[in-house]
Amino acid sequence: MTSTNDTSTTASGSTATGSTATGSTATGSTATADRIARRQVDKFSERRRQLADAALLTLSELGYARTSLREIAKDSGFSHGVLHYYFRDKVDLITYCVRQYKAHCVERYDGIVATVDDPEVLLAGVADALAGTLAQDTLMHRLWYDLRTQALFEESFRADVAEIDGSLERMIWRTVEAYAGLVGRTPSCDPSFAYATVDGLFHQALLRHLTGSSDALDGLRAGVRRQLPTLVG
Amino acid sequence: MTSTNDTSTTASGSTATGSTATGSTATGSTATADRIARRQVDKFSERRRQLADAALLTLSELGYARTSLREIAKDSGFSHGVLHYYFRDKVDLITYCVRQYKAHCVERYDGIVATVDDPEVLLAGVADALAGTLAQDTLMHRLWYDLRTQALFEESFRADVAEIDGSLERMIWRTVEAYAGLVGRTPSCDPSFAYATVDGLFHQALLRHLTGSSDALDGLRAGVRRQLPTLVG
DNA sequence: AGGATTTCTTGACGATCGTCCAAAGCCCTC
DNA sequence: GAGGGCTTTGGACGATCGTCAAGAAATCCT
Repeated sequence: MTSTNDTSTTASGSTATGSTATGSTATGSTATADRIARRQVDKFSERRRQLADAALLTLSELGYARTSLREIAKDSGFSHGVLHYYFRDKVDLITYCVRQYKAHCVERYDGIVATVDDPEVLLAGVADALAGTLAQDTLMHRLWYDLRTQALFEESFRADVAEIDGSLERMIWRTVEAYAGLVGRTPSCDPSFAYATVDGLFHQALLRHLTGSSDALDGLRAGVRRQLPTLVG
Repeated sequence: MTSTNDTSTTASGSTATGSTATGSTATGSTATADRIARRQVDKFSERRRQLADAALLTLSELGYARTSLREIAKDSGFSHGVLHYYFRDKVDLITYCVRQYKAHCVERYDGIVATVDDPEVLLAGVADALAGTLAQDTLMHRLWYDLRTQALFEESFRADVAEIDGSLERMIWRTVEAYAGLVGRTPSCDPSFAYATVDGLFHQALLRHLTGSSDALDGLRAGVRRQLPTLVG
């Protein structure tokens, strides 16, 4: 039926949002056709993003195992049939959701490593930032661990999940490098070791925070402030 | 119909297996009735355990989200209807499975902390033991992380999952205490901190091991040997 | 304005799910 | 070996799942 449907799954890195592309091309006819095509593509991908947002909301509340396409559609305000107009199937939708979650993630995490000159201030800032996002985006973090676990069973998700995991590891590593620089030393461990231990602390804190433990946030802060200095030397 | 079905969910700690109870009671008639009742209960709980074993096998292969009662029954060699004779519903079955998994876990982990007098030997032994169970019981560990995540969405599992988590934390803590004793110091952190960081290392190693990374086991060994000494002082 | 195209709704399909139940099979006791 | 309770079977039920297609509704272009 349509030609726009072909852009559903293949393109992985093409967000195609920031470039509103007001630059006019050569001839008038091709420019018009281009504009039409771009407008359609923009509307198409915009609706995809909107639906993926609703799906992320539903997923974060119910979890992967209990989320159905009809429930996602209900939360989005559209009918359930529209999902197959914008996504090939359920795997395509959730894969797109994972990618969108990644964008939301790195955007939020990039502002964490503050530009400070005191190592203690950096430690406190990182600990507070991690505790802050844990308290504020609790359900999204729960969804992340859920999807990461599902990727161990569903091979379709592994690539995207691994990419997100890598970006998180790099984020932690930037923190370690910044701290090492402030104390005049160099990191003494792998990026993977730093990420594994800090992620373990974060994972446990999320678990406790979700089960109502009031000291989960303080425990995370204390844990991060204790663990980070052991990673340099 | 039957009275034995009432023992399905309520009793949490009653394994009722070790006590074959050859001790004769008072009168002959009550002894006979007792023996009959015990035999039935034993057969009943034995079949429950057998079915739970099959369920654990299926769960570890497919994951919680994709495991159906019919698939479990197929792997067990019985028909799908028998599951509702031994378990009230799906939640009851999986809860029982989690408890059985816990027994399997602590039994295996209890032999890890070897009785050695050299701290370096202890470190190497613990690292090897963790890497060994990760390589040998890979799918079971994957299932554990899956169920622990599901417990964040399904409240029915939380109690049992928290109990297993606590026993794992205590196991790690015993290791930390043993190491601290061998080096003539005392632990300098919470049990929860020790568990969170080591579990983070184990979780990451499992992830890499499952995705085919050949250095996952060595990375876990190196990580454990690096992290444990930082926990005492 | 009106035809073409995109977007969305609605209902249906087959498959599979958890659950239940009547009947058959089994094994033990007398 | 006949009777009776415990086990097991296999089919059926309603619900829900992902998917699809036909048509209504909305939007766009000339």
